Amino acid sequence: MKEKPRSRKEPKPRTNKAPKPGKRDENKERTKERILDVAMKLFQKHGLDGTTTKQISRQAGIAEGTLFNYFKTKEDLALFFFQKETDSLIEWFRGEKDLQRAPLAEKLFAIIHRQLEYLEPCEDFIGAVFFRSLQPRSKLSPLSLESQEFRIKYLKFIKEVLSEAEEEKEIPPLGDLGAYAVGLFYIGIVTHWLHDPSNGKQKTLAILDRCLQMGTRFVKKEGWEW
Amino acid sequence: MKEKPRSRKEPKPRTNKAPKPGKRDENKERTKERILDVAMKLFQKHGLDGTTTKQISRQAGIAEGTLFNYFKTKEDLALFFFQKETDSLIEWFRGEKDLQRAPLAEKLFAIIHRQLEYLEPCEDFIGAVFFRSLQPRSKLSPLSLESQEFRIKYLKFIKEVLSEAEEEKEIPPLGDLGAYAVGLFYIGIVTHWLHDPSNGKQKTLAILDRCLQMGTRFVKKEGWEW
DNA sequence: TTTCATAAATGAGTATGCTCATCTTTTTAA
DNA sequence: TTAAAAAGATGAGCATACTCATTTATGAAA
Repeated sequence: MKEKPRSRKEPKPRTNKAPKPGKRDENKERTKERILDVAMKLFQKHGLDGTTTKQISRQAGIAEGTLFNYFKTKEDLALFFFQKETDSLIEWFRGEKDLQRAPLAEKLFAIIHRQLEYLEPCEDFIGAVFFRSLQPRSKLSPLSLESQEFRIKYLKFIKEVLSEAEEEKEIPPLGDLGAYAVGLFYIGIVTHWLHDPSNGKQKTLAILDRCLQMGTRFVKKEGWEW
Repeated sequence: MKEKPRSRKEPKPRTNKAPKPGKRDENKERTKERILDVAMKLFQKHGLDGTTTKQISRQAGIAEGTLFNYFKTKEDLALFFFQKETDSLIEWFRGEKDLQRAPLAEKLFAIIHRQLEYLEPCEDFIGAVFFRSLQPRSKLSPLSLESQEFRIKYLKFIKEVLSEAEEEKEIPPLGDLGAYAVGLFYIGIVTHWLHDPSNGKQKTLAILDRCLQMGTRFVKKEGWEW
């Protein structure tokens, strides 16, 4: 039908869109979403160790090897939920103009609170991977760079938030240690949250609030130079 | 064809070796020590993931399966170093009569300091397992009971130390949460310690001291009832 | 269209942690 | 001393996370 006797080469016929979305990328996107859906369901039901990559790939309708084209390891797959959350968290925070003007403790409360809400559906399997993602690797542990990047991204974000407070003289300069401390504190809070039987996890929220108030007040008064 | 290989007992004349009740236990003891020696060396050299159970058993001169008669999992094997330390820690503390009379912050400092010293040779592989041992299991994670017991033993010990301080009205009653908080704080300190490049890890020790002072002072003043 | 390069999917293969039925050694009972 | 029982050691075998050489699908060029 459409004979295109272009003996020469120079025309760009496909001029619909600059970077054609393409069936390929579309499929990839769909496949990735399917994997994540299936994985989330299986992890919730059987836990991380109780779910095999074979199960995931079968239910997602792909070959076993394909799974590893999308996620380097099973752990990375589980961590991807948090990867995604970190991205959306940062975006969300940047949009909350009111929050930007609030005191530091309030900012951190909002940030951590939002994260806890996000983690709720993962509550049952999070413990198995989440902590590892925010903890130091030992020199010899060949853990994926992915989780390292995730960790660094989150800590950088926290550091930014703290830096703003530092610039406005709300707190004295803390350096990297500040973000580090918040990260550790976050781990503690999640730990408490996982165990918290109180309605709506109110108790964890109360502790969160109290600790942040106390922490910022203390740092303001005494600084970090010991 | 599967024949009954040999009836019950091949005449295995009692080699007059004194059947001293203990040969078996003696061997077991030696084997266990050998496994631990070899494992420690290999873990230090190649890390936890870089060391296979096959390597360990070969170098320890036992069959691969035998290893699992001694340690339920490779992780348990790595954790055993801390298991041992917890026992000796408790014993040591009970012997330090002077310490018993010191303020709470000093007790905790001594305890944690001693643990850090013990951990030093494990520094390179500790990160890979240690944290998991003190963290909450998710409901579905079928982790060995061993590490649970280890965790509980340590937390019970800490709770005892706190209870003494409570009884003497040094601090208000904290309940289980107190030990829990100390456990988390310990994780934070070990994290910092692993990263600390300062000579002799002085910086970590300084932070440890400062945080304990501040923490106990705060608890004394404000209690834990929010 | 046909051709071809490249991206993606595939599944047999590999390494390894761990299990278990069986064999061996030690202890106990007579 | 001997037989039976109990405890321990063994290694073939299993399950599973992950690899990789090969096949298939896609999109661009001609």
